[in-house]
Amino acid sequence: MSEQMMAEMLEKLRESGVKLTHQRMEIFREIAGRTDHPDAATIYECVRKRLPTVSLDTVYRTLSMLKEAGLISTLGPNQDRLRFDANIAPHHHFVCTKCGKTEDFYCEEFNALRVPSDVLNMGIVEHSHVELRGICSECRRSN
Amino acid sequence: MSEQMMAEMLEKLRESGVKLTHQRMEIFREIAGRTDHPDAATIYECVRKRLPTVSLDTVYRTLSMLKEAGLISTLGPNQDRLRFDANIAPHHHFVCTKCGKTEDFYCEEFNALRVPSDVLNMGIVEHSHVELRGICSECRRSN
DNA sequence: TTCCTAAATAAGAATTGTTACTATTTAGTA
DNA sequence: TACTAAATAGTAACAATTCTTATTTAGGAA
Ligand SMILES: [Mn+2]
Ligand SMILES: [Mn+2]
Ligand SMILES: [Zn+2]
Ligand SMILES: [Zn+2]
Repeated sequence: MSEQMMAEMLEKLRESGVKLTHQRMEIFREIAGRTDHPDAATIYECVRKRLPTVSLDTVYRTLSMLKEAGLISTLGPNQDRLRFDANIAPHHHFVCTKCGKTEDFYCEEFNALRVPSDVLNMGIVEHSHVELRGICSECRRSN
Repeated sequence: MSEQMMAEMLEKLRESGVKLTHQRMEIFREIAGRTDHPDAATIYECVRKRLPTVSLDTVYRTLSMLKEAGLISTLGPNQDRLRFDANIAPHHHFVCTKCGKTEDFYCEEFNALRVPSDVLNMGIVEHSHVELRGICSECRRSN
């Protein structure tokens, strides 16, 4: 984790007018220092080593606040509940970030994207899936 | 939902040696007949209209079994718990379908993919995110 | 067809991930 | 140093999913 990330965090949090508690510093320091996309429980266990009385609730609240402030993001479309797809043909998704609507689309080009060389070292790529995120027509109208 | 999908389902389930219960038929019929990526509770409510005593547990078990058999899939990486990402630079992910490991990679080309015309009618695309799925080096070694 | 048995089910309890409540503490300010 | 709104710790509540167990049923055998 770079000093620059920490500085940017302090800056953004000051902007949004929230208090700079040491719980928040340590939680951000933890997640900013790793590249493995951890879950809340993992962050909690690690931060607890330095801040033994921190509560799991604070970890959740802080992560949610950091996301709101645009300092971190979450994997997947939304977090809500597991959603199923009976379309087993190769296809891709347009996802509305407002309402969560997920529509299928087909694109030969996206089915076989050129795999960047960095990724070749990570493992064997079997499928590529593109998620185009934006605002659906319906949400845009009702705005 | 086409008769062909139903036939393929019956075929695959026979292959995997499970019983062809009418709960399973109705649950598959329901999900195969829609394109909106529903969650388990939605499937449950709809199937219940035709099969009033079906249990939510059966819906979960059946969806999980159908996924195992390769007849359906789920959205997102593995929605067991929410995972966080402190990397706010535009980037993409290599995801191991075996262990769930998710690694960042960068690719200018993927940041601005040509949006297919079908998608233009769905809404305004703001970001594109590519998920390359496969087996990570570590999982491949330990196999 | 009838019978048998392992597999599947319904109902409800348990578990797990996440959020809410509330008394106490603290950051930021004066 | 003292004040106050915001944040926290601890715990309870909640919601999604999975487990337990008694009962039912699909598929095969007689
Ligand atoms: Mn789909
Ligand atoms: Mn990432
Ligand atoms: Zn929308
Ligand atoms: Zn792996």
